Amino acid sequence: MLQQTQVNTVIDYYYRFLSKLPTIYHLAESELDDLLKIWEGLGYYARARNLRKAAQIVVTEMDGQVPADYNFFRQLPGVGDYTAAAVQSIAFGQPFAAVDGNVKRVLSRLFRIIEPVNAHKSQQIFQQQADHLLSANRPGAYNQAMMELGATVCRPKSPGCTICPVQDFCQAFEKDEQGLFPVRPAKKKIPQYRLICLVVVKDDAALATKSVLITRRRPDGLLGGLWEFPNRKIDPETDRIAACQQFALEELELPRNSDLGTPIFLTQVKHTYTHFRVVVDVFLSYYQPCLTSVPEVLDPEVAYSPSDKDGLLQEDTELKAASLIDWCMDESFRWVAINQLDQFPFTGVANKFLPQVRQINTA
DNA sequence: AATCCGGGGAG
DNA sequence: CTCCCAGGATT
Repeated sequence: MLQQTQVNTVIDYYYRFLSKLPTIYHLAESELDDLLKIWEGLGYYARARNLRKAAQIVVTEMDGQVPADYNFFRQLPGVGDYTAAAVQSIAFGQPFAAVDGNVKRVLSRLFRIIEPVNAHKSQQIFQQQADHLLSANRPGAYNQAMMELGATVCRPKSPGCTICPVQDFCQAFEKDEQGLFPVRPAKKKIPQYRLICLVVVKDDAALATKSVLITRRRPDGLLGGLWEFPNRKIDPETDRIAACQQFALEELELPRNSDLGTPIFLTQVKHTYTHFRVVVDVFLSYYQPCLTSVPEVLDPEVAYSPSDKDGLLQEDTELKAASLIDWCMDESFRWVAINQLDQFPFTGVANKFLPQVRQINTA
């Protein structure tokens, strides 16, 4: 959880995680959906998938015992140099120096390291310096002290050099060059995309509630395994209502003689990811199955038209059943009662307008 | 070696 | 707005 995520952000997730999955056996036997629900909103969901996979390996191949061996532990999915060093030193007292973003910032100032902190080449330079400083007696305490120093004193901006315990050893402070370190490579501008998103609503008399159509994202890639509402990337110039109708026709493969009402604009949501930004226009559409007529059965090979090849929010979609009715059998699409939406792990974008979807039930 | 992968807190 | 976080996997 702590990978690329600040401690204060993690704490609530961490305790909730431990209460829901108290042991490595619970984690290994958990449903991915349940784990993702715990992880929902924390980001970098591959961490959750890897952690679960690692737990399964430890349980099935190591009798449930986390290996107190760096090289063995390092092999587990989601465990890199930093995590291996941190866990082995803190949990098992093994002499490995953990090098994270905080440590690299501290080292870059202590030794005026010119190499960009995130360059691949510079990694071993920082690692060597950290190895050199490592306390053989208390490696866990050393690692945590270095990270804590970076987080609380040797901060990215306005470092607290006047109260720094290693001020006398700091080459950057000696030359009053704290602001010049660490050196970071120039960052690039991120592109912006336009999406349309369709909330398809169906009256469910049997449930005495309305249901909406949600889809599960592919297990790998961006936001892997999370649920969302059907969406696609569009050209910013195109009419969004028409785009919605075309989207429904091409990818929801609605039965021709069923009635999907005209999309109604619900809201606009903006969201920024690591390397791109999206503006999502969300539309509401009422689906009324025409029970007296038989939906056309379309050949999926013919009817399916691949779209969004750029692999944006909805990445390369697999072949889908020909009709929206058949979709109910497809586990990547589900009709869900509105009052049960909170049981599913959703993307950040979906969560931004989920309250408005819930209000549909009372409208 | 470069890119992908989230979301939020701080300034 | 910008910056960056107790990084790792993939290509």
